[in-house]
Amino acid sequence: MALTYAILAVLAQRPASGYEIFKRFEGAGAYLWQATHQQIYRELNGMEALGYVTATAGAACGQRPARRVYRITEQGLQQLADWIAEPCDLAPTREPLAVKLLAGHLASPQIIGRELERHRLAHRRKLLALQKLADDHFADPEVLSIQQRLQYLALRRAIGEETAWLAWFEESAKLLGIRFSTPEHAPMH
Amino acid sequence: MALTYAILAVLAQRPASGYEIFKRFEGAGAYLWQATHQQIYRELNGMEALGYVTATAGAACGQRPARRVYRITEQGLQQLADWIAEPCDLAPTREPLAVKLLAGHLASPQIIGRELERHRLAHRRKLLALQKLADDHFADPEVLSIQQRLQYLALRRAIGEETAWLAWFEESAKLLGIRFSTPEHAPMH
DNA sequence: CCGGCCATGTAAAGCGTTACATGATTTT
DNA sequence: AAAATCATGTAACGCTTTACATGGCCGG
Repeated sequence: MALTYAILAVLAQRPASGYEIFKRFEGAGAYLWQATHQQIYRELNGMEALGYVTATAGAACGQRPARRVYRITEQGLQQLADWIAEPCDLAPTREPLAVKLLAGHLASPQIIGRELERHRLAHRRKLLALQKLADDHFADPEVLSIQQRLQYLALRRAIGEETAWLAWFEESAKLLGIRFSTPEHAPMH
Repeated sequence: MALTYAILAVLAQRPASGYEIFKRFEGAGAYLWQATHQQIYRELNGMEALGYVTATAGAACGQRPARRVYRITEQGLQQLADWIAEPCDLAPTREPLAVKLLAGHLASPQIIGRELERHRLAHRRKLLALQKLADDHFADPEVLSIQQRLQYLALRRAIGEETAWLAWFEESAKLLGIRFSTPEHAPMH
């Protein structure tokens, strides 16, 4: 059910098309929730039927598939507020990389080392993208409105997550006697 | 597919019954992968059909449902080694709590504060359980075998994750002007 | 004019959750 | 004697992923 609310939370900020929502749930902007466009379009159709959102008919402005802009309704806002108030479980843990380590002796140290390095690079790229988002939108955390502070903290959560990953890669390298080939401040690509 | 390999990784350490595997995928021990017993039994049946594991027929020792102990096969080990060698994607991000913050202005500060506190307690409990595991099994990281080091790092990953959560809760409290009611070193229950 | 991005969808298969079900053993 | 834990499953539903499909627009 939570995809529903992730979409509603985005729409509560401003109206958006399915595609725009998808962009927020993919790549660097996807620090809260990841979803494919198929999921999102399906979910939007379902929520429209339930009356949580309304869509502007795309104003048949050409042969192009009508761009539908979704807007959250009073009912959708209420539904979202109810969900926020209701206690939720912790997100379930599922870490393929840690599973690989658990049985890592079945592969060569080189293979493990390469996989660690790949993930380290991916996490570093993600962290840099997130820090850029923070710099662009929340330069001075002390002067933010309450609403902005909450959004900033959501972003800070993702930054903390990625920072923890990078610290763990350092620890792993030390304990396994690996030296990652990419230096600390190498070019990003 | 990854549940398959999480189970194989456990069976690569030692043979186990479905229930024992379930115990490792639930509660405090579930720091790598979470799954319900239903998933695990289904997966084990599937893997037996594929020849990745064999099961000892439970030796009809009473009326009790035969306890089936699974053992990984050569083929299963090969399959697992292949999966480890093949690069995998980062785990997808899905954080209900951060989504709640994003639209947090729709609820009262009290409700947000309570939910933050609930999660903070849950994460602290989890961290304490993980640290106990680390103390019990990996007291001195420097003298471990390679295989043990890899397993220790899997655990360290989970510890880093929980530590990052707790740091984030502190930051959140400061920025929102909340004081969590539970003191830093309160009893665990 | 080709490749990538915008923009939306359908279909099927696989994975995860919830509910239901059974019955023995161990602990309180 | 009741409750919790051990131990294994079936069934249904819902969410996620992958593959397939279409066509316009824009930059090199």
